[in-house]
Amino acid sequence: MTIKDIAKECGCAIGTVSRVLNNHPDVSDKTREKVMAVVEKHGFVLNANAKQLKSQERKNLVIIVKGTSSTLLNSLLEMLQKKLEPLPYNANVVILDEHDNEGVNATRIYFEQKPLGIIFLGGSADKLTGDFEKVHVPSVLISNQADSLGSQYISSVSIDNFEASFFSAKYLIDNGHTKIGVIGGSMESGLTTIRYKGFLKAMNEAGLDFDFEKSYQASSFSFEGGQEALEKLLKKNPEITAIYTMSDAMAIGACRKLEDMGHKVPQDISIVGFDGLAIANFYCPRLTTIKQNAQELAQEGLSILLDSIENKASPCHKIIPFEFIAGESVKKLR
Amino acid sequence: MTIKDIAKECGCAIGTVSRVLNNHPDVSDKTREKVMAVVEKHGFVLNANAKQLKSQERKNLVIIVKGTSSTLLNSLLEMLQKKLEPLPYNANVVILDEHDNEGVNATRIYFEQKPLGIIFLGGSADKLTGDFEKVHVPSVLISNQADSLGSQYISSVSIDNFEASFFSAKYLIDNGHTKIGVIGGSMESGLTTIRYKGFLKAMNEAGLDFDFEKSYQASSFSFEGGQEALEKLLKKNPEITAIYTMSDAMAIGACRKLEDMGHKVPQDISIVGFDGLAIANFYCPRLTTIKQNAQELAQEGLSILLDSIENKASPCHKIIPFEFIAGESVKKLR
DNA sequence: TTGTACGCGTTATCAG
DNA sequence: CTGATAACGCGTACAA
Repeated sequence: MTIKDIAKECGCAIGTVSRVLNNHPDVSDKTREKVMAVVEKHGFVLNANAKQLKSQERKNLVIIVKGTSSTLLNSLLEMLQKKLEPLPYNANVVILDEHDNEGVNATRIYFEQKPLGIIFLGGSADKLTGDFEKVHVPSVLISNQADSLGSQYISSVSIDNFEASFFSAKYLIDNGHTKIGVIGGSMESGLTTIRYKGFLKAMNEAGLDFDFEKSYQASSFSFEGGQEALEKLLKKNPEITAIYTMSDAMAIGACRKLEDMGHKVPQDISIVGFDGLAIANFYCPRLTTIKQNAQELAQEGLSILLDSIENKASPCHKIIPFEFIAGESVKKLR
Repeated sequence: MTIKDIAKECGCAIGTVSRVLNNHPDVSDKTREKVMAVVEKHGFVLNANAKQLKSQERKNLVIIVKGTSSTLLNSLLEMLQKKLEPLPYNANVVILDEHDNEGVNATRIYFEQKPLGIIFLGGSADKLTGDFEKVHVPSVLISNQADSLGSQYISSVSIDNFEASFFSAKYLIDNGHTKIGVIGGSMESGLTTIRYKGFLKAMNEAGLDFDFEKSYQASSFSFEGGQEALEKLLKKNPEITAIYTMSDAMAIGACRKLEDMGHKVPQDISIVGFDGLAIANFYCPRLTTIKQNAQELAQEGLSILLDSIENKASPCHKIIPFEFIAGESVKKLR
């Protein structure tokens, strides 16, 4: 069933049918009705391939989600799709797991699909080098910073991870904690590095030492990671009274393990998370954490990308405010 | 940059370039190398539209995800994409929120994209009527049953919700509970109905009464839903010693609210969840729940769909085993 | 082994 | 207002 068949059945030319289907004004009402009747009867729709081939107007984006374990990314994804719905763009979603390299995958996907732009949800800037430099379309990294890349194509929107981290660490210190452990990512990750620096600044300002070897434990950003990291951390340094973690998932994994080891949170050990996931507010104890505003991240990320695509705007690195949530997982000492 | 430009640059015909790019054997190694060199140099890829228009071979599927709040769906999505990767199919992912009607949306999407098949993640059979009956391509509902529809096109793969529900309820009863409350979905949902029936069977077999008005509370399948439902339920019926919930998210919402009201889980009130999310095993207390095997659901769902598409197999309604997880959220009475 | 030319389903231009 | 026809980029039969 093609436009040709419709035309034949209507007794008119294909050009006319095309005009009707594309809402061109220069068609008589009579003809328009006749054509529409036949079209509806068959439930006919234009072939998208031929249409795009002709009009040469690719309007597709790609959304690359890195690890769906975090519900922050899910909310982001849902919001993006909602915002995209009324726009003349199609977005293709690709889910990567935590171990996949988003740069490599994005490059492959780019050459397969040739999208007008790429949205990264939860990826990190340091993976967007190498191969990905061959990709010359605008992209935006949502929830992580990418300014350090200095790329001509990559924008980003995120909270100020340094400040948020500083704030969180300072909160622990202000509550009387001095022996603080950290559960974070690997130092190869830019995100981890920047959060770690924010943490360190708070420690330094308070005149506190931090022994990296003894008090830092790297792990994956997951429940399991937090769980394993906690055990190692406590073995290395049994004196800590508080733990700064770089994600709510890690914080929860750590809490669970503490509970299993017979320690109470926050009575015995305090914990702060990061992300502000919904579960943070429903966990027992409620997590003290940094909340990232998904709504705003999605909105800004999309605007930036469309601006780059439509107006060839230069890359932009936007910082949106974070919110500190004082839960129940930190105890005031003394 | 088209195949024509490449041909010109190579000094050969477009047919030759096409053959090289499609791995046809009848090209001399010398020519092949020459062409590949130019192709690589420009990072050239064939225009997907033209290719598909020509070969007329649509190989695209649509995955419709209903509400990403549940991490079960996220794991499913991730696995599906992994399994699809090596196959000659493209899948388009659409995320719906909990209030969208999956049948209506699927119908719209079908006419826009004309996929070869549709995968529903977490939708429910009762929404797949009406408009959706016009959609005459195979589809598969993953994680909910659709046998009752008797559709010629819709398959499903899920656990036996009736049996799982029965098992879970019986576990509460075997632990001495007789005054049991239920937090579930609305009775308009087929899934809720079937789980409720399983629950009732266990009650009846044990000779226990269930007063629907007093002991059932409907809510959304979310943390917030569980929280609100718990409050209402306890107000209606303060005597209950255990609560059967239809999702882990509801269970967690209820736990949190109980804690806030000064009740301990499971010391004061026991709770069972449903789904077996990762968080269930990291919550405090660990949730007693029914685990659905995401890996198997994804695998089976995809096989069934591809079988329907490629071999025109009849719809099939597969039941996979569930796993009961005895957590820490149920107390043995007496 | 390689080149040529037609057609896939559309849209847009140009006559009528 | 409507009809005919040339592209769009590619695959492939057919010819060379």
